Amino acid sequence: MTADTTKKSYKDTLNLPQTAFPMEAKLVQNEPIRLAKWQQMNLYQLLMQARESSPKWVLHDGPPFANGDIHIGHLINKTLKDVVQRFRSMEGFQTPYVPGWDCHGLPIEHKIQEKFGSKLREMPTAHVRQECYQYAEHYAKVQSEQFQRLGILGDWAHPYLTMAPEYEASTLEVFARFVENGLVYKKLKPVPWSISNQTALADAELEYKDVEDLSIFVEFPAADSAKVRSLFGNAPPQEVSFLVWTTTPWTLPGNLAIAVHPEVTYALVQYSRNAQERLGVVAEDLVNTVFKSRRGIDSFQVLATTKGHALVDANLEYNHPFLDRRGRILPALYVTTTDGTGLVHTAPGHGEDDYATGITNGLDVYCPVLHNGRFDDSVPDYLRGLNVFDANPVIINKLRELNLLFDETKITHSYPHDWRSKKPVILRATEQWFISVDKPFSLSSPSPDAAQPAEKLQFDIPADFAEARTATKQFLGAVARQQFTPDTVFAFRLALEEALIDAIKQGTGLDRSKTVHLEVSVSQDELLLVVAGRTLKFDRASGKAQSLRQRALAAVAQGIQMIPDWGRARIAGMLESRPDWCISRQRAWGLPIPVFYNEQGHPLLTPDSVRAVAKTFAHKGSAAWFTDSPADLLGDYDPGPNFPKDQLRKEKDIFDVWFESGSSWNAVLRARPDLTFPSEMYLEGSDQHRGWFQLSLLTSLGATGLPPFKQVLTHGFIVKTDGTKVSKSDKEYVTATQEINKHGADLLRLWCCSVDYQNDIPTSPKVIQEFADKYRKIRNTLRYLLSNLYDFNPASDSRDVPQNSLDGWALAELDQLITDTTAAFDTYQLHRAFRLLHDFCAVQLSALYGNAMKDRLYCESPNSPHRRRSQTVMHKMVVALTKLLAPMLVFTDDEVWEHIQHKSPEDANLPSVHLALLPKPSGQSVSAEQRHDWKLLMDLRDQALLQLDALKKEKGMNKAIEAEVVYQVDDATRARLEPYGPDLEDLVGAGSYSFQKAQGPAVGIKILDRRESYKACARSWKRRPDVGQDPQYPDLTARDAAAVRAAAK
RNA sequence: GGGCUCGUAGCUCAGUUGGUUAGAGCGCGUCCCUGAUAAGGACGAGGUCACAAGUUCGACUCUUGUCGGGCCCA
Repeated sequence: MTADTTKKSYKDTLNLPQTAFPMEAKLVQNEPIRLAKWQQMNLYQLLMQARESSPKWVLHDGPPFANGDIHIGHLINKTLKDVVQRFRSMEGFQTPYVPGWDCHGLPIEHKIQEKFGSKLREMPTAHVRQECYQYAEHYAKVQSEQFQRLGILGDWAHPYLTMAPEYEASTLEVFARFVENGLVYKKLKPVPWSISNQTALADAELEYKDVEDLSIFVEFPAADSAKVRSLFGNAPPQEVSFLVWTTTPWTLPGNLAIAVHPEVTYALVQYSRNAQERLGVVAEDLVNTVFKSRRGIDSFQVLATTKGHALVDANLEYNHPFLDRRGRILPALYVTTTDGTGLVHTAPGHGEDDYATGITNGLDVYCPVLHNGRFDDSVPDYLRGLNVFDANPVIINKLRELNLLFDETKITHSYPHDWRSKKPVILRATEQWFISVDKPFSLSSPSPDAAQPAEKLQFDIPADFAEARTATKQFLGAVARQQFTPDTVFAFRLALEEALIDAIKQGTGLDRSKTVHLEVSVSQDELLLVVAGRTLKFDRASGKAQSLRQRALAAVAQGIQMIPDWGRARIAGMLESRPDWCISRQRAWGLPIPVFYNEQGHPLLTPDSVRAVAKTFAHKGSAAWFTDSPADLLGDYDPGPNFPKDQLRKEKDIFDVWFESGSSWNAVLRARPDLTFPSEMYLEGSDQHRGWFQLSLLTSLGATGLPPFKQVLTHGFIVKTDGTKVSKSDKEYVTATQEINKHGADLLRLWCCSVDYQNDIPTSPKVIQEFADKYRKIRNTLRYLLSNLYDFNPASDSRDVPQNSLDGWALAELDQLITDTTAAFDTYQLHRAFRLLHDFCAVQLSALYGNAMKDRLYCESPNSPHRRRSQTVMHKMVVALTKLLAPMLVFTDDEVWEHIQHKSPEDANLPSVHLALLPKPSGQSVSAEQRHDWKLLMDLRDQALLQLDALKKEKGMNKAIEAEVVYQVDDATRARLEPYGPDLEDLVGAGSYSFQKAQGPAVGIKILDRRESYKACARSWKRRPDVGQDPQYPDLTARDAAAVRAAAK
């Protein structure tokens, strides 16, 4: 038993790791406690105050829909935002963050419809809206709590809600600017229409069902058959028809054109129908489909062919089959030859494509169908007043009568139905409000400001690059208000930005001493930019009238950084092809379009009328629209004699919700003094290229001439592990709130940071579950560092760390980590930052450095130079790692922070790691020679470990500590390795090491089994020749004996 | 059907201007340690770089096409 007690007594003399930092995180249990603590200390406010005098870096939150619990998509989005902002904050920026919610819109209205069912019809609009309001308010609260649970830092006490009165007023201000710039107009457009409910429907309210419908082929007689024949070449002198196919005969009265594809080949077919010889035009590819085995067709034969554009170029016309009207042959790219005849019946009042073709070619948006689904008086009396579906047989009979019905069959196809009434819907042109994207406009200059701009600024680039950016920005801000239109300033700004970048490219070329001189100045009528002796002038005319589309494309092409960069092409493509923006919706839950009509039906819509309503909404909310009179809504505003206030009627339409959320830059960025306009960044899923990004850009450019953001970052979508999209019914569906409650927020945050968010993000509960290992590795590594610092105070115990030591290597690795991780964060490559940090913990720190340092940390005297040196390194490591990980692991790192004793003066008084600044690399340069030595050290380790492994298998020598590692090196190498001393044995965990002269230039390793030759030290377990030499402690090495003796004193 | 985009080991990611046997971490397997211990260490097995043509002396890397996935439209 004496052996045991001896052993035990030696164990007591070791400096074994100690820490109160628990190995088990218990995130689910502990995170809420920490959250409460942050709330109590008001971490967000503390952080804002701490960065009060710092430059701002504002990420503007895109508002999620206030509907239901958060899902993984929200989790990714908000986490990315939070990590990015925390990084910028730790860089030294002030990062105010105001979260928001999109509150208006159809999904919420539907929820309320579901709740009240048929009762809803009797409820006044104001009441329905009240219900919607409460619903949105409720879920904004629910989501707020869920986001906060994730550790998202922000001004949760003052979020923005698109349904808040001040927000609504602000949206109307943006609208007023559009009215002012002459971009708002009203016109007819076909929308899905429910006859049973007599209302327009949104796409989301359509239910597609397979139904059997009529399918008819109609002969449209050419107006000038001879002309058509001559286009095709030689043909018998017969009348020619254009063959057209439709499944909705009732839309034929609205027919104004026939569309053909310019590139499709059309055939002139001679055929005999019911024994009558005829000529018809169809797409060549469809000749057989149309004629072969067709009822009543006795024979058919292609006479000639020609391209669609020939038909178009000839300006052909036809006679409407049963109306006294001529229609035109027009080109359209959506025409296909997969079904029908390749000639498409076009009724601009009854179809999206038809409408587009009509608009492009100057046709009327003619719609003879009333809101009750019956024909109006513009049609022949046999159709007048008839329900469109009842009109089908009438029209078919008429065609048969006129001998223009080529064929009539049935077809089963998918057709949209009203999801409430389950009745088929029709497309019907109705009056809608639009914003023109192609009308050129000039921005009116905002009111002058008293601030006098500096007259001239000069810079040498690249030295003054940062200064130049800031100073010119302020300068331009002052100038813009002073005397130039935003357009001119914008044009100038683009040129300046280009010049700055050119300049820095030149300056940082091979010749770093080369600088480019840049001058910015203002005269009475001109802005001047002088770059390298070249002068660019911008006068008032420089900001020429441009359309929204042009402005947006210019901004996307030049001013805005897109991450990833392909977003530029994507959003540009969308901008190029987008039609005018239809901003009206026929719903209840939204912001009313503030238009009034007089008794003649003329609309009252002026910038000031809109602003008058905005004023009312600002304190009463848009609910006032449904309760107050036009006179009350307009307040002091005098609409003039044509619009007597007591005779005005209110518009029933509301805004497209995108107009509201797209105006958040005004309602939030410009309205709140703690934020900036434009913002630094918008960060959302890539679906928002079409949505929020684009529409925010349009509203902002239309109202101010400036884009609302400098950078746009997009992320991909959650998919299943097989790469396909997820739906809630999937087995693999990951419920965000459930996962948080199972694993804790930090784990999910870490997972978010580990994936390349630019692509699709495969997700399953298993993927997240498996991620716990990575979290534990990081946590344990930090814990190991903490546990070895229990008796260390850098102020008094720090030691110099020579480069030619393993400690020196570790510090250099840490420097590299700080540099690389910072760069990764800076370029928003979070997954790269994560991997750098994780791999550093796993490899450099855990497997290599931490493992190697055990012997000296545990066995040396507490105050021994080697031990203190290692602790010096470890202290730096734990501080740096904690800071670098802080944007991701917000809870864990704050906990670690509390366990770091004796922080540096700049960190000492910070109550949370989240107030800290990023660590900086030591700045110590490392020579190539030094790197070579470290590389050699690691190579030697690899070789030694392989041999140890072999020895283990051959001779059962399981512990490296039983071995001596012999380095067979030449004299020069030996000289370089000498300073590494104990590192050479500790890196492989050997008991001892020695040098042996190599037989040649080669560097070799030999492992000696010392189980027989040396005794093992009872304290350090090392087998060494000096065990037994100390008379007082015969079972110890000299080193251990000395340590025990010192401790005993 | 169109625009943009992705497809490298079981998983998450690297692969620089095309150039020797395609890398890492995790996971997995085998083993070790029991003084980081519901920890730690070592070794090892995993990939025809979606597929097919083409350019080239040479392609994961360039071109074209095919297949499959995603977002947004039609």
